[in-house]
Amino acid sequence: MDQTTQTRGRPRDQTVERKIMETALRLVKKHGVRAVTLELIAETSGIARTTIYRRWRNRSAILADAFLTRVQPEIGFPEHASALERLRQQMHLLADSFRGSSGQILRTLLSEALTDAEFQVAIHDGWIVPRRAAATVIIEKAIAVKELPQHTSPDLLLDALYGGLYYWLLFDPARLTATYIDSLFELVLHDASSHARGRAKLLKGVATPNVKIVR
Amino acid sequence: MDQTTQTRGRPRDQTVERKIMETALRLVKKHGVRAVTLELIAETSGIARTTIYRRWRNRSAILADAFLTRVQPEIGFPEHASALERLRQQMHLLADSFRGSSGQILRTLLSEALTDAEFQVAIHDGWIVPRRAAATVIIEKAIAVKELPQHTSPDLLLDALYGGLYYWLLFDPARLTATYIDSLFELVLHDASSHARGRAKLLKGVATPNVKIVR
Amino acid sequence: MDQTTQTRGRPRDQTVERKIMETALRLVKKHGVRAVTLELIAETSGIARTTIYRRWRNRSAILADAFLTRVQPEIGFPEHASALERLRQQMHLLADSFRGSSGQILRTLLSEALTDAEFQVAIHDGWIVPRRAAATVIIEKAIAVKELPQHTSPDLLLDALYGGLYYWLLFDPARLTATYIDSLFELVLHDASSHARGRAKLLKGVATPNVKIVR
Amino acid sequence: MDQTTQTRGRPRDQTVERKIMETALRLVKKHGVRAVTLELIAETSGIARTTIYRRWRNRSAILADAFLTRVQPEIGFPEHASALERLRQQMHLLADSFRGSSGQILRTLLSEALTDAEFQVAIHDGWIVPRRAAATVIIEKAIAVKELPQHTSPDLLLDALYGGLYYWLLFDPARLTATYIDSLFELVLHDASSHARGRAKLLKGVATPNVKIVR
DNA sequence: CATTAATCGAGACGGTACGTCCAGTCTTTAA
DNA sequence: TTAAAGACTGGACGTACCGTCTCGATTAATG
Repeated sequence: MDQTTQTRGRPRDQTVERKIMETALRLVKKHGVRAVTLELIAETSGIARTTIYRRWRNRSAILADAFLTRVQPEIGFPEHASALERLRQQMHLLADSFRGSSGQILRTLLSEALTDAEFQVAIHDGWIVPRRAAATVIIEKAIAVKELPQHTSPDLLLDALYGGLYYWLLFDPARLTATYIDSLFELVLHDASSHARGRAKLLKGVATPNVKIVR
Repeated sequence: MDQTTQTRGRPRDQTVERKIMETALRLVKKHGVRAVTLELIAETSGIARTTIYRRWRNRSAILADAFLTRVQPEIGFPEHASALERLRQQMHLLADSFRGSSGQILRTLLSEALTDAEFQVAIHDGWIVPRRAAATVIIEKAIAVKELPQHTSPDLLLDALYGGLYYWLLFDPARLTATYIDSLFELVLHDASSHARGRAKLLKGVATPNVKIVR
Repeated sequence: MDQTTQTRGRPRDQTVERKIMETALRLVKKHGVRAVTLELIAETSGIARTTIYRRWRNRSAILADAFLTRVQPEIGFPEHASALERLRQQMHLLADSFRGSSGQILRTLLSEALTDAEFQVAIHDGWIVPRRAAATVIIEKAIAVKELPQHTSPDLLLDALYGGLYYWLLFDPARLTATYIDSLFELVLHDASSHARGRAKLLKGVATPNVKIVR
Repeated sequence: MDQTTQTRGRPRDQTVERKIMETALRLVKKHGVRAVTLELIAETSGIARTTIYRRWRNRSAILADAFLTRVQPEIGFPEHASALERLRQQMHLLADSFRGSSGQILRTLLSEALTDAEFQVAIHDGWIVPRRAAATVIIEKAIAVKELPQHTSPDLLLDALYGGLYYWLLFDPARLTATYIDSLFELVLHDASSHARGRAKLLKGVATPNVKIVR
């Protein structure tokens, strides 16, 4: 992977990777994933098909790479005092990207992963695992600071929160509006947060306000 | 659909549809959707390609049809006095099928749908819509009988409940164990059901919080 | 063929044959032979494909029938005092028809005949034989009246005269102009006729009349 | 054509053209042109269909190419002191080939050309034009050396001579015997050759009438 | 007048071949 | 070596006709 060991022969063109990634993403945004054939990428980028194949196994690998190296970094966890709030804001970020061209690409990758075990591992390890890990840390933080009850299972909570996002990524990404995210977040965490609040004994009076507000 | 309208011309061979559907499903189970080409279906079933094209617009249409007419009916909503209990039991049924061969088929169909707009519509209209509709009816019943609070949004609740199932269908169906389903169900409905229980004046003894009762 | 023996059952629609023949010829003139599929004939004429197949073996048979029954009669041997003149005028008629849509059809029929022995017999018997017979009669008449020398072989003469017509029917019918026919006729028959004249003791001295007339 | 211009990229497999041409001709001889589909050629030759399509626009182009590059060269004009004699001997060669397998191929190619405009052009340009050109040169030579009269039209003469060959190629190649060729040659060139002979021996003295006209 | 038998219209069906599109691999020259 | 160019194998697609095969509806002559 790291090309520090310079060998004999013509050195690899360092711009190729960037060109391909950018071309791929641009074409996906313009024409949709289906239309982005490897041949089109090659022709548009001016890079020979052979050169591309020397670096990526196949068409899907290019898209995976493009997605994981270019798109994923954009969707981080914003800073915020409240752990739950960080979670909520990140859900918004994710929903936004699912609605856009990143969602389009991820859909392709999922499509590929669903029928290609090797690819599935790549997606799992490169996409799912790291962000579940990050989210888990945050949730555990929330538990630690009593924003969530002690016995909360981070895994289950993540499924309940994020399951809907993937569900609609599959079937109708347009539904992943900001309003939707807030509502879903509230539905799932209402109890947990009120519980936490209850347990924390701070209680806002009879707590009714939280009933609605949550997050 | 209705045989009564016998028009002119040679009547369609009633066995063709059945043969194609069965062949398609069999091949999908054996080789995965990707490998099931229309040509393979034709050859295996003994039906001429042209005949197939007369009935289905393309390969995707066949697979969608096969799944929706043959697989879906197997996963219904069991009868039960409690609406929530019906929901929970159906989640178990769904999880079971997701873990089995139907899940394998659905995975490959989703794979196709993710990159084929037309197919996606078919899956959406034929799979998602009807079962959301059925589930919605049950949830509304639950609301009506006060098993769920008045202001519950069926759509959101479904997403929180079923999102996780689709999530793991994508990434690791084996995790969809009975225990998992119950836990998820409890996490999401804990509040709602306790609310209901509360409204129901605690009824089931002390009900040991959420633990087993839930549904 | 003759339908005098009326049997039981619905009698054949007498208009079908005419409709098909006319439709076929019209379509050939409009779109060229290649484009005239049986399906197009059926659709255009409003006659069911089945009905057509009941009467003709295949697409070629229709065109052959159309040609032999409709086109051929138009190309007869005009009346004229001089036998050779009849021959010449008929060559003009034939050249004209070769340049037009009849030529188009005949080309198709020849195309078919070249690869279908049965069809070749049909064309031979239905087209070649009768017109060689007719021409032979005329030539023999010409010989009898000394317009042609005694030892003239009708067969060879026909080949020399008509060979060029079929040659250009194959490769470029447009070249079959009236001028061309006259030139060819003159080339081939000049000697024969002058011979005849010589034999007839008129000798060429005078001869000038024949120069134009004969050919 | 010229190998010198070696460009980038994998060079074309030089054996492909040969393989295809040979396969095509062999199949034509065996099964007739109609049965020789591109798919059959591909399968038999072991060359991929796509490769074939890279070099020839369609099936017809292959067959035309095969005939013109492989068959035609076999039928040249033999050397001889007399131009007319060369012509006569070549007619014999052509008649012989028409009676044999080349004639069979040409028949089927003509069949194709008759219903395929593109093919017709190929046959015309590749077969008719060059051999008419060659024959014309010979005829002009004959005129120059006074074997033929000054005003002879090569085109007309060719039609009268060769028309019959194509006529019988179409309808009954077996009739193209050596005797037939000689008779036809004599019929058409009787005057001309006697003219030539006259010059050489008796001179035309008597024969004057023909002097002008001849063919 | 009902029966009978062939024709007609309509369309399903099996089948062949077409020409196109991509994928992924292989083989050259040039840098 | 790598890059560029492009030839090659191969699989599948969807289309166009072909000629065959059921059907129901129609239409006389027959009984």
